Amino acid sequence: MTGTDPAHRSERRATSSAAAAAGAQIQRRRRQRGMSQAELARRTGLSKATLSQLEAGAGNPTIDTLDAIAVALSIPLTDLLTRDAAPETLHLPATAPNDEGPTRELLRRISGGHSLELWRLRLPAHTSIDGVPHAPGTVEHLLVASGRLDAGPADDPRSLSTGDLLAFAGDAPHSYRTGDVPADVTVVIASPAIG
Amino acid sequence: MTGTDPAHRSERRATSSAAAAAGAQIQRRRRQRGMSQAELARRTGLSKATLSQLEAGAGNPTIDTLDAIAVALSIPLTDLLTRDAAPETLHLPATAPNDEGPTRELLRRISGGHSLELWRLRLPAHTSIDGVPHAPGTVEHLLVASGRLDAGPADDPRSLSTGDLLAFAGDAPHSYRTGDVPADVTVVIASPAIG
DNA sequence: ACGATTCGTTCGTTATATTGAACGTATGGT
DNA sequence: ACCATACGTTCAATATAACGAACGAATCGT
Repeated sequence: MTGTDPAHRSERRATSSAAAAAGAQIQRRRRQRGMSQAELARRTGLSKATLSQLEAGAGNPTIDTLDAIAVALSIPLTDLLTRDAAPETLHLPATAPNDEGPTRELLRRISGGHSLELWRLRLPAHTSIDGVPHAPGTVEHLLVASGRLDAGPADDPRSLSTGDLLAFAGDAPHSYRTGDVPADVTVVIASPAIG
Repeated sequence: MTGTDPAHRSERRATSSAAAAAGAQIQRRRRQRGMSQAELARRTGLSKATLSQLEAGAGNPTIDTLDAIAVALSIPLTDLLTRDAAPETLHLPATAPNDEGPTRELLRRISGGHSLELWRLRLPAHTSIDGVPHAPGTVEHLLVASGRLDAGPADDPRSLSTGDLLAFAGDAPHSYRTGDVPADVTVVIASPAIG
């Protein structure tokens, strides 16, 4: 092949961070479902060898390969490219409304690539539900439109009232619990992506 | 990949929907930047031939290839794997609260890479403020925690009340306007992550 | 008008992603 | 104990993604 750039060659051969991250995600999602490599190979039509190498981070899968895996795992293709982050719980109490003039408060800013979901959660009084753990690195934001509730990570729930903001890791078990009053909560779920 | 699928084997030029979508995204983002295929080839270190084929939807790029393109275009990798979200104004009226049991409503999902800002906006009665236009591609989401207001693009404002969701393009002039009652609004601003 | 660039495509070649088969290990059944 | 089955890894062979080069069509000076 005439004048191929050798440096470039070797770069392609090296394990890319994107491929390594995808491999880790594949393994994580597969195990989450109690699925073996062999079984995933059967469902995707890929070979066990390919899956083994990809999960080891030693691959460079094509988009079709990733798509086949995503389909077999019943997840969006982009979820295979999500990367772990280290979110911490943040509780931002409501501020007193200013009597005069409008107020604009920046509650939270997240840089980088994210997919976004907006949910509304309506909880009657004396209700308790568990949140489904999301993709690793997902951060969940609760904005209490009205009412009161205890919510957050299972190991660190917080007491929230109208106007409060709570941000916490959405990839761990978490729950929402109301007492004597119902609650109306806006939930913003941000999943990080590789960029 | 589809080694066990003879139907795909025979059609060598078969284009997977994922690859076709990625190709369309590449072309769109490249042109957005006024960049030629040749220039993108130079920046990525890929060949013009590869890019030409990918944009034609006749390819099956590896994750490294996609990553190189994403870096050159300064966008998150996931942006190349998602179809466009409709940047149209969306007004989702509040639903009636369910008397029995909690309700979980998915209001909106945005795929791809975004930076995120969460704001709380408190508007007294008879107040009018203008929103500063954000970066191109920015989508603004209003969730009315309480009260009423007219808000949205300057050329297409909507009347909102408690519980409503309004999504609209944040890169055009827009405004928030209250009448006889004040309003408490959560604003989620999602900007495409550009390096 | 003309050559000189630059563009995007097409063609054969080369590098490599994926494969099937073989391997060692672990677990289960009899 | 034994054999059978299933798991995940390694390796040579194969299929194919990416390549360099050449092409025709625009565009640009001069």
